[in-house]
Amino acid sequence: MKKSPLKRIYAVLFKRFGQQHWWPGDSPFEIAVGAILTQNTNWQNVSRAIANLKKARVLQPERLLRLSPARTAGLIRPSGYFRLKTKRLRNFLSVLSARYGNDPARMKKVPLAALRPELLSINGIGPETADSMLLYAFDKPVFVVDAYTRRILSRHRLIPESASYADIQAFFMKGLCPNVRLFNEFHALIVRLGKEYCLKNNPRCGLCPLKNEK
DNA sequence: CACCAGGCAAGTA
DNA sequence: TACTTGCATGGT
Repeated sequence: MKKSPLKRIYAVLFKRFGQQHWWPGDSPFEIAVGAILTQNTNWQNVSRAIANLKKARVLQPERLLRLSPARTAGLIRPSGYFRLKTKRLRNFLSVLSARYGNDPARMKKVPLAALRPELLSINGIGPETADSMLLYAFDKPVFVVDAYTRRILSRHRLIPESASYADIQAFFMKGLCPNVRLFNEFHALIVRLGKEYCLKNNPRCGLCPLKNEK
């Protein structure tokens, strides 16, 4: 019995890059904040913004909500789109405050089937941001799909170009056991591959280690 | 100088 | 439904 293409890709990536220790962040709250700040943005810039929040001692739900939007914007400036992301952060913080008493641990207790729609209902939180929070901050078994994932699957002709976010997510979740650790590592490895080889959207980028996978 | 990075929502047709 | 555009910094 042959291994599925996904399991073979995972094996190749893991052998090549090893454990990624994701998500970089010290707490579920920091991870949730990072998920918003990293939207279409290099992680290096995001880590600067997070460092600013830590240095100002406002990387806590209640303090961040209390901080004026202008102050928040100033601190997260390096992450880009800083006015927009200030609003998005505050939209998330408002829900965390109003419904969970500013306690991420209480939000974590909500079942996946209820929490995902709730996160998606927040303006500024789309499918990738919601799923990143669900998987990496709240330990829910959802597969995170990003631009790298789409590129890699499409170049290996495992999905059509037109596949939607939901299509790609379903492709992974039907082909793999719903395991938080596996989903965590798999997505992190995909990003690692993308960062190292898929820069500049080069169609002949380093998919070489996976060439025989199609 | 140009192009890119771990998206999303709002506007248009 | 299927495009298009605005949002913004810092690295290459």
